[in-house]
Amino acid sequence: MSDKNITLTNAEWSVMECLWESAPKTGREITDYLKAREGWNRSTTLTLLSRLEAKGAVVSDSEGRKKTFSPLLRREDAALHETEDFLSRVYKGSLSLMVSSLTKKKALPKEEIDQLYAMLKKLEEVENDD
Amino acid sequence: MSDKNITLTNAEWSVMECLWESAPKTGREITDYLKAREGWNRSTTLTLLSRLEAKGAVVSDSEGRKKTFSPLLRREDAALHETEDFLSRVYKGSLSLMVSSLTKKKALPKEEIDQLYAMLKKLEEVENDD
DNA sequence: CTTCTTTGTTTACATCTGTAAACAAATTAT
DNA sequence: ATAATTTGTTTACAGATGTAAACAAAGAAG
Repeated sequence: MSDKNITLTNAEWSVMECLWESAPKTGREITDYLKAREGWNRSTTLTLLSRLEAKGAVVSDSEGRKKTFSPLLRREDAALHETEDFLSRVYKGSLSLMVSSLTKKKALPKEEIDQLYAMLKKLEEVENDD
Repeated sequence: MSDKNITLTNAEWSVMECLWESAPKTGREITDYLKAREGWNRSTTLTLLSRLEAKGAVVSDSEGRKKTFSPLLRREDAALHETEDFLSRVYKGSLSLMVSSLTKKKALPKEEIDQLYAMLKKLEEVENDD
């Protein structure tokens, strides 16, 4: 069973975002993309790609004349991993503690609250009628 | 205005948790605490305390014969900082996106959902009748 | 075919993190 | 007052991270 317990650094997230947006991409496309978005030197991006490949988050295909890269790690899996790590460290693993802290700090715009409320309401309904 | 834009590393969070739990504490108390919880060597803890003091997250008082330490950075401020960083990186800054992802992954126990729902319901009510 | 350009691979290097060992100063016990 | 212990300060050091320069191979252009 392939271990998706991969942790991404900040810089690596940027590279992955590029690949999650669409893949496969050539090295050229990726370096251009990150040169634009992050101002990175070509080498920087290529180095990150190697590291990501080494840790199994990316695969490359050298068949054709241009090497291409694709994500192996899915965004949702990376996100879930980060989320668990974050929640446990900062909010003792409790999402509701997180939300209550944010509201106390008034760090949640009304739109977010409304949207969240709507979502949960729907969830509750589903849960209750099965 | 004191800039609370302090980012804590994992190890530093452990030290801060100890101080947030109660303070001031002597070096002895802190090193014992972290020796027990994390298995850290005395030096490790003391080094972390220095780094934390250097970055303004902790103050020490050397008046008496025993040096004591207290948190300067408040837990809520550290948490908020981390939260913003995390949400923007992983969920484009959207809490509701975070929650919807978690539910899709079935990574939220029913209790959490219920609790969150109750909390938001109350919030909505308050917002609506003012 | 030489030369210029693009692409790919190695090596480099400073800073940050986790983790202490060493050494020095102050207390305490004998 | 001496030795043993506790406490405080400096120095160390490997691995992770951000950031790239150097060098080599492959293709394109003249």
